[in-house]
Amino acid sequence: MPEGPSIVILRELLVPFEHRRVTAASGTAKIDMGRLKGKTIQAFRSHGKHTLICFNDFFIRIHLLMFGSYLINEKKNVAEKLHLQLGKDEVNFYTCHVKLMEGKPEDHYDFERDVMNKDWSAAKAKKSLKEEPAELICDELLNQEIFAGVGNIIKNEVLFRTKLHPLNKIENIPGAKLTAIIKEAREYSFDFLKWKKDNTLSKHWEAHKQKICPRCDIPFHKTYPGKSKRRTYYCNNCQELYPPA
DNA sequence: GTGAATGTTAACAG
DNA sequence: CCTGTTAACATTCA
Repeated sequence: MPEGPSIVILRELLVPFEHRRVTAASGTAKIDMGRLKGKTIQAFRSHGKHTLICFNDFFIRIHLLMFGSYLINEKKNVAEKLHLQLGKDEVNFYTCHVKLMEGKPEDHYDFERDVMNKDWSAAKAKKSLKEEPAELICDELLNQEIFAGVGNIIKNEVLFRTKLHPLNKIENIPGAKLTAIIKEAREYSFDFLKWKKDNTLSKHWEAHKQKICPRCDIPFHKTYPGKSKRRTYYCNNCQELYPPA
């Protein structure tokens, strides 16, 4: 379900309910539901894979993890993790992490780290990558402190688009390539958003879950590399592995 | 029926 | 204190 672009879609669905009063709050999430009742939602925001329901001096952080889901003005047949009644409307979240955070989102998040945010800073990402020279690019793309919102699908597609082998160490990647992959992390994320809305996302996958390289017509490799050990599809022929400098 | 997957965190071992 | 491993969470699809 959720990489950054999917969370943007959720936020867009929630925004019409901004400035509504919470008439009732319940659910199995271990938060103080009493804090919510009677309060007015100031904004729905997102940061990477987090959805933020903002009140005056605190906000609710929701992470959909791998299997999270939500329904607006509908219910499932299982208990909600978080149910918000907003007068005649309701918002329900299932199978997710819910946390109540004190203060403002700005106290906890740097929005220049969110690849979907208008304030995303490619320069900041590059600086952070340079500080981790020995890490593998397949791990760093999933590092939420650098690329908040990038998930495993985006990782695989970005590596393929930029013709970079997943096992490249940051320090061995030429500067221009590093710039390119940072740029592509954002650009593919917006393509993901567009295709997800069209319901054509999987049709556009060039690497993720693919068996044959669309450029070389030879079999992809499928491995679980690096610290993250997430499923990785790549072409040994056209995705370059740079030798130590 | 089995296993794996768009993810993270807490608990524990060393 | 830091690092690494494992379990837990819990749904859907092939």
